[in-house]
Amino acid sequence: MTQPVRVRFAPSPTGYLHVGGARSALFSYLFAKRHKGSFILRIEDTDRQRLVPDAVEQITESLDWLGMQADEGPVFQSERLDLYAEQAQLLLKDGVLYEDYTTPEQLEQMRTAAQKAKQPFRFRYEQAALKPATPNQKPVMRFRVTDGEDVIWQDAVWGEQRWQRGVIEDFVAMKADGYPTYHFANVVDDHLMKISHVIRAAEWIPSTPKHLLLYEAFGWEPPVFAHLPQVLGADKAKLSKRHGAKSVLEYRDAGYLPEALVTYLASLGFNDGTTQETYTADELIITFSFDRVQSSPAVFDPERLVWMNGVYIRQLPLDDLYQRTQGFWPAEAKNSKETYRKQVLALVHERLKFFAELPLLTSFFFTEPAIDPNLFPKQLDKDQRTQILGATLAALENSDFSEADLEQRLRHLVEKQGLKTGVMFGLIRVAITGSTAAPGLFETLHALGRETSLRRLANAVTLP
RNA sequence: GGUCCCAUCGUCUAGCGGUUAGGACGCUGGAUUCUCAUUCCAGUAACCGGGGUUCGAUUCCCCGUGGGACUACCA
Repeated sequence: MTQPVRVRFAPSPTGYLHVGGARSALFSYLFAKRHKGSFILRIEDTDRQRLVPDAVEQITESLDWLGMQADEGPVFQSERLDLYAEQAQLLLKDGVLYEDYTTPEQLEQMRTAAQKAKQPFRFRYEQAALKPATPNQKPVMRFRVTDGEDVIWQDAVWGEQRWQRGVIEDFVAMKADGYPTYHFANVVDDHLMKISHVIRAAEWIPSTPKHLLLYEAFGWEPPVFAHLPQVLGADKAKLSKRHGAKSVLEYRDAGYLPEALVTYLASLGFNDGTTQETYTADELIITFSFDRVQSSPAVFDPERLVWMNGVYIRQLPLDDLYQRTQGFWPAEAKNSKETYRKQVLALVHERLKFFAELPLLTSFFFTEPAIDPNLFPKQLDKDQRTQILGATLAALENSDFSEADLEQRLRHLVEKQGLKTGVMFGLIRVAITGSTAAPGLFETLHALGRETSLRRLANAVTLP
């Protein structure tokens, strides 16, 4: 009888959720769903100094947006303090934990001394201060590491890991303020919450032996550990907030699709062995396995994400796309009809990489564009422009402004004028859009409509 | 300094002893075309180095080199 799969994502609420953290959450989520297990959110808020007020909301908002709702939680460690204290007392009684009154200043001195002597610093029971230095001093509780066999575990991603006990220091389990350290709270909670697989970033590998020692001392069966490869920045250093790693919410606000971010994140350190590039969430769940998770780190490449987002946008039916673009339209679009906005959206659909580009791509559909005469085709001088624009005006006077009719009239005019299509259409394009890059000319004129189109053409005649 | 990890195109990756080392992003060129974009085609570019093991190493082992993580009363 195998235990049900229960995994947790356990961020500390010290700020927003960045893409590296989201990748960890994603792999936990995929594994849980793959095995019909539970995905649990636990907030590791045992560091009161680094707490950030809105962090928990930001994290849950990010997870929700990505489609990774927790089955349980959030569970707050700060609300389980008595639990840790209780377990600590047990180990204290057994002599596994001991009280140490060494002050931070003394600790600092010991470290610098060791560094000077080029010796590794590992705190040992022998160095502990067993009595308070001042009457009111509160001790920390340290784990007493004793001699014994190597600490070994089978990592689901990295294979067998082996550590000598001698290199593990007497780490702090309970801080002087009565809060547990990460290591202690983590182990106690993972056990109490019946976590089956601990899935976390590779930076935790060096502290796993400490956790294993704790499981051993408690007489608890440790969970399976699966460490995930690092996500690196362009400079190859670990992605971090300090490094300017973007938050998940920033991508949302820039108009990225969650399914694109998810698929991209999944590709960082995981692949299913095929050449498939895009996946639905269900496909990722079905295909996910630690057997195909890398141990080598991956650099986060924003350009590939942009490409992938474009792919997902193009796959979206127009109505769906329209719903998703709410909030991204230029301010001037407010007064326009929904059918018109959809018509415009259809014209820029395949040009859109992320929604924040929408105003840039579409503002001329809603407001008069500023026209820079330098953008007009250089082949034409002022007189020629005036003449051609005038002829265009006359040619479109009686058009019904259907795309077909516009095309017929304009192509006919090109021929009559003896011009190159690109030159004449380029002239008209700048006149009505203010840009040299825009959707197709007939579609644009059709969408803009007779009145606006003719007005803009007429205005362009007066330009220097 | 100590402990540990990692190593295929610039980037994400396939490869699990014998391949013209494959795909994707990016970049370049071309086709389509009224511009841009899309789409399609082509090109560019990689096994970190040195020893082994083997008939044969990108692949297995060792040593270098490079990069990284950890080394807190932070997580």
